[in-house]
Amino acid sequence: MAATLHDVANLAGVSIKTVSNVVNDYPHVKESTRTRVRQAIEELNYQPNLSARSLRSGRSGVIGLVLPELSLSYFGELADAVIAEAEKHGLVVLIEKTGADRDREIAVLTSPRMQLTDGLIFSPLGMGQADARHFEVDFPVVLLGERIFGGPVDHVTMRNVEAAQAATELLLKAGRRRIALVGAHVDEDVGSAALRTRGYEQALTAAGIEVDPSLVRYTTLWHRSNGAAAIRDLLSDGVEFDAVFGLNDALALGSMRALQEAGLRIPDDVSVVGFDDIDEAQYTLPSLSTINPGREQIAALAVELLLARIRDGGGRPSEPREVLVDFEVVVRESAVPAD
Amino acid sequence: MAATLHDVANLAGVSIKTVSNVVNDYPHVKESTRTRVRQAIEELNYQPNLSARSLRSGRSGVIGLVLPELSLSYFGELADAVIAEAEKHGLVVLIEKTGADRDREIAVLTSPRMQLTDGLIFSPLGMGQADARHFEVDFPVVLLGERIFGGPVDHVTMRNVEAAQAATELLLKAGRRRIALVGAHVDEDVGSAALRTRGYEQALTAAGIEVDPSLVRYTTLWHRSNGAAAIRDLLSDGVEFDAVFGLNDALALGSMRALQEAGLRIPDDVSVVGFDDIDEAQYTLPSLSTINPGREQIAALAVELLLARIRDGGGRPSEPREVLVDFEVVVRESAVPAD
DNA sequence: GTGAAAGCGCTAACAA
DNA sequence: TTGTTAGCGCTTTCAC
Repeated sequence: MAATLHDVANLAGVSIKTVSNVVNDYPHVKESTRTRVRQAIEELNYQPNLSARSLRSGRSGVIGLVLPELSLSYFGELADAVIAEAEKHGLVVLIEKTGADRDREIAVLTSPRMQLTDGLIFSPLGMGQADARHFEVDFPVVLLGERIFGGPVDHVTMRNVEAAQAATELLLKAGRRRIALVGAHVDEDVGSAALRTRGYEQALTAAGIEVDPSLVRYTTLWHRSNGAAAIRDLLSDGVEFDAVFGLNDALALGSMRALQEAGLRIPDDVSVVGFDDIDEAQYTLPSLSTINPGREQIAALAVELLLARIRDGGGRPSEPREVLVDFEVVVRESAVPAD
Repeated sequence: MAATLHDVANLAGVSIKTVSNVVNDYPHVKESTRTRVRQAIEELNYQPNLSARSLRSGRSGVIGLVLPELSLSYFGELADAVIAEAEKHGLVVLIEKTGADRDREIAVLTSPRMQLTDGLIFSPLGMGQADARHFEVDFPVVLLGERIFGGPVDHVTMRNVEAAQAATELLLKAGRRRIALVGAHVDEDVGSAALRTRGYEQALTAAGIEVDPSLVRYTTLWHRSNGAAAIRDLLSDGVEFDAVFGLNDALALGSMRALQEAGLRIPDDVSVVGFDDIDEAQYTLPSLSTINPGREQIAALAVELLLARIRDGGGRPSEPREVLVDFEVVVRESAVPAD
């Protein structure tokens, strides 16, 4: 059986409280007592029982990370970043996946499954602006993504509009004028799709180009297959185009595949830009020009904000914070400025 | 403040034990009492405190999953499968990543960080056969992968040798004779690399082809970049070859990129086969022929075995089980049988 | 600087 | 069928 505080106290000939003080690095302990206790801990290979500590203190040292799906590269890489960041703070990460399903996302917020976390980093893909009230919960939450703004919790998000605008401008600088957009969503005014579409439109408008609806292709999901299908449709519709902006890298990569199948050369015939800068984007042929949306920074900020909320637990919560992260245009082979 | 068993008991006018019985679906409770308690639970929005339950019962309902890295597609997809499987059993998953570092892998087994898990599913990439003793711990562990055999814990693994043999045979059936192997490891006799290399050799030998050492290329990591680099070396060494077997899909995909850069056509000039069947393999150009190693089944078995060990907690542990999972050859465009 | 004792919310003997 | 009670191992007042 594992040793308890009591055992250590007995062996060291002190009270249980003193041991607790040593374990928690309490300052007011005589040096000689401290070493004696340390020895006893060593000897018994004592390890604090986290359940007991958590019951007593109300903290578990576990944070929850709620994501659509780990096998989507973007989220896999985000999870890695969050775990690494959490570890720096001595926290451990419990991951729940929702499959981008709104009901499941809401369920996570109310179910007892995440009870033993001290707080949640939450990346919804099914919930929308109208669901903001679901975040009025009595534990700390940091919201990620661009589906809900002005909610009652801290929010870390990327500069979608500006970044999409920059991506589109890269294609314009490559001398392209007929830029297809792959991955738009019907009737949405929030969410990555809507914001990035807005950036695309702004860039075109600023360049004096009218947005041609036949170039805007809609997909429900953002997987490779959807990108490939969108391009096949575009081609079979006989729409002329000289560039593709995929609203994420998977769409862009799927698009590349379909373009190449059709015998089109990238970037000679068609330039392609993606969004996310997943690892894979470096190793395709041609390599994919894309937007690095600041994933690492998002993870770091999310953990820090959450930790701050957890620490302040007691007091009246301060205003929710909205934090924007810097992005970067990554120029590779699939789209290069003409100059 | 959250409601406790006491509050519910008071409201329902019963004892705390009765409430506990209802919450835990204990059979011997009068129907009328049960409904009364249910109402009280509803009214107070009572949710059991998991820390307390865990302290008392010794179970947390959390299982740990220890992986090298979530951003490697194979592990991202494995994590998804484990989480889905765990959920079926009402369990939640805590993920720790080791970065394939031996010391960190060993640390996870001893540190208190995973204390509040009921058991671990462990996928090492740094530890080797000699580290088997580190698994002699007093909590349930299910080992994944092919680095440690005959250890003191249950083990779920794929048929690496047979699957690699089948992959190589696919290339032979495509009429290839000069098959390059990408991703071998120096001086290893366990681990995916060694086992898959053995399958490759067996297939060649069975076909009466001698293994040409100049066709066997070594890489430390199994990322896309390593595959690409290996092929560039192969080409600059002037070694003739008509097929590539990448020991995982990332290597195969990186290889494809380098081959295409060099103006070689796939599968016309060079056939390529990978291993893992990650999602991406369907959407590259050409799509990648590969081995599906039974990831879903591995996840399901791992969770089941772990759960069984957790349940038997008390008794003397039975012999560790070694479970092999079925694989499947997935023929796509990059390598097709000649007939 | 150290000790005694209460109790976090729950489960599980045992009693009734 | 239901109630009483004793802790699980820890943190935390409050004394000393």
